[in-house]
Amino acid sequence: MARPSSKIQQPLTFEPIRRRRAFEEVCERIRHQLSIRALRPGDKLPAERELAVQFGVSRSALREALRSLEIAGIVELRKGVKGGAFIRPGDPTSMTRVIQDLVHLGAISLDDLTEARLLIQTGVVRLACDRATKADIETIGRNIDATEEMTRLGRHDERLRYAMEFYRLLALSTRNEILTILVDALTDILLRFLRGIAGGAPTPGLVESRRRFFRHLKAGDAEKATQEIESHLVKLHKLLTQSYARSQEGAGERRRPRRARE
Amino acid sequence: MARPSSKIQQPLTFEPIRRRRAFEEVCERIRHQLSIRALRPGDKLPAERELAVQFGVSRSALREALRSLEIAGIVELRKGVKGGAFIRPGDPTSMTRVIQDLVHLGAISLDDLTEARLLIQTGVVRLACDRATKADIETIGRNIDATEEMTRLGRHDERLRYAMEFYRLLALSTRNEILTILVDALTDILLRFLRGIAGGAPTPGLVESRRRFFRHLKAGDAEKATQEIESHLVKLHKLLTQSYARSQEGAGERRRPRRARE
DNA sequence: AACGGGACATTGGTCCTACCAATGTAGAAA
DNA sequence: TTTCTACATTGGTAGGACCAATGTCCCGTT
Repeated sequence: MARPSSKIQQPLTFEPIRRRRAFEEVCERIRHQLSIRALRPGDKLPAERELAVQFGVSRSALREALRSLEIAGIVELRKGVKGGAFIRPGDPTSMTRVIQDLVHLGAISLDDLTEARLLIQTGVVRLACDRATKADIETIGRNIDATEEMTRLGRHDERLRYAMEFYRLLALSTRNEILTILVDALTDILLRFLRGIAGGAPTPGLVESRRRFFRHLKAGDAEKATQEIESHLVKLHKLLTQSYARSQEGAGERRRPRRARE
Repeated sequence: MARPSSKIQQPLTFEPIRRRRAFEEVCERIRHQLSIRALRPGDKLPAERELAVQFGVSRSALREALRSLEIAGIVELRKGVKGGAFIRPGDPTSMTRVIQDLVHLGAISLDDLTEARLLIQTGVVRLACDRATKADIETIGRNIDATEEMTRLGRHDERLRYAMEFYRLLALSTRNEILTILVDALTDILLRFLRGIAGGAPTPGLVESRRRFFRHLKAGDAEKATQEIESHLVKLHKLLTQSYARSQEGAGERRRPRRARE
């Protein structure tokens, strides 16, 4: 986003002449077709060799363009006759990848991540209390049962999976795709942290908290439900940052001493 | 994320043998180096021709890998001697691109987007009220002044820029990078919508709302500040969906009749 | 000595050709 | 009719060649 920042009167400036690379041009054209709905999910683009001719670029350049679009989650490439580049119906995993990369690049701290997750998740609970259908609530109930079962059996990894699925189910019952995708991404990254750091930490009191939450959800009491989730997440956050700090001991920098942007 | 859904006992399943393509392998190796902090922002990778030799792949395959990483915002490619692939310090624009793509693919509706933005933005305000420094507040004050000035002068595009910058400043004062990036992305996309649809719609009462908000922010009254922002955003949302519906009249599908995932 | 300009090496960007690997299909064989 | 094989199509990889941008070094001029 362009930033006017402090100056009110912007002097006349010239954008740098940036020669667009061939593959960028190709990407842009295809994205444009998407934005005007001339291309839609499920559509198939011509074969590489022909597309290259149409765009007037080499096959290598065209392939780099397709590769970019594939990474962006826009197209899917299939081999063989009847293969080709197909427009995908929106790929939530690209969101996960982006956030994951930001974490690895050190642009986002674990603290920031859990704080953002707390913020979004409490909002989601509030919405879910309004919108969850009977079926949604039943599914969540079964999920809690399964979590309890796995806890009892000591199957830590499956228990973790169900515990994470819980947040996804909540997000789904908001009927908001972007919230679902965000919650999925943040939860997924947290899951990796948990697997990497805590091993199979039991998170004491999880099932009890879920049961309390479930009662509030059924009663449609958004306030209490949110409270319950919030206190659980805060507790989890503390456990997580403790063991993370222990595992990183002096390996990285301290909290938020990061560069200004650009 | 793997989904256990209803079955408790997962039968033994075999993951499909998926031959990893050469460029995927390369990407993964480099990402791995990032995750263990062996590569850090600012570092420079060897030249393409040499990297290709090191990885034992052709230059084409290696270029596709670098292209992927470039699109993901991980590396930046520079030409000439002293050029090469440099690790970037986290690129917030890739988040914007992902969400933008999801919108274009029809995976996210405008409604979902503004609802998510409302949710996140109100949370941000709450945090900002706690954490904004004197300097933050002054900057926001100047931003509101500038917005008023541009409104008075009738410079609609600059007015819009300042009005959007406002949300960014709020996010910045939370000192949370991921929230800042999210707010930026959502705001940016909304800005495009506004430019495309409403042209230079004046959004009546904006400056007055901002002034009221500013008083609450200075007083540290998170509740009233959130209320003020929320009511403004709801109003904006209504304006937006109205003109969007008018502009799309029968062009697309109705609200949320979308496919199940995968 | 200071400055300016041009040759040069390095590196990404593009093009081309060839071949491999996967995949679905049509036609031959049982 | 069914089954299997050969084949055509399409993405994936390899390797070589040349272009374009970019910084550096050296030479000549001032």
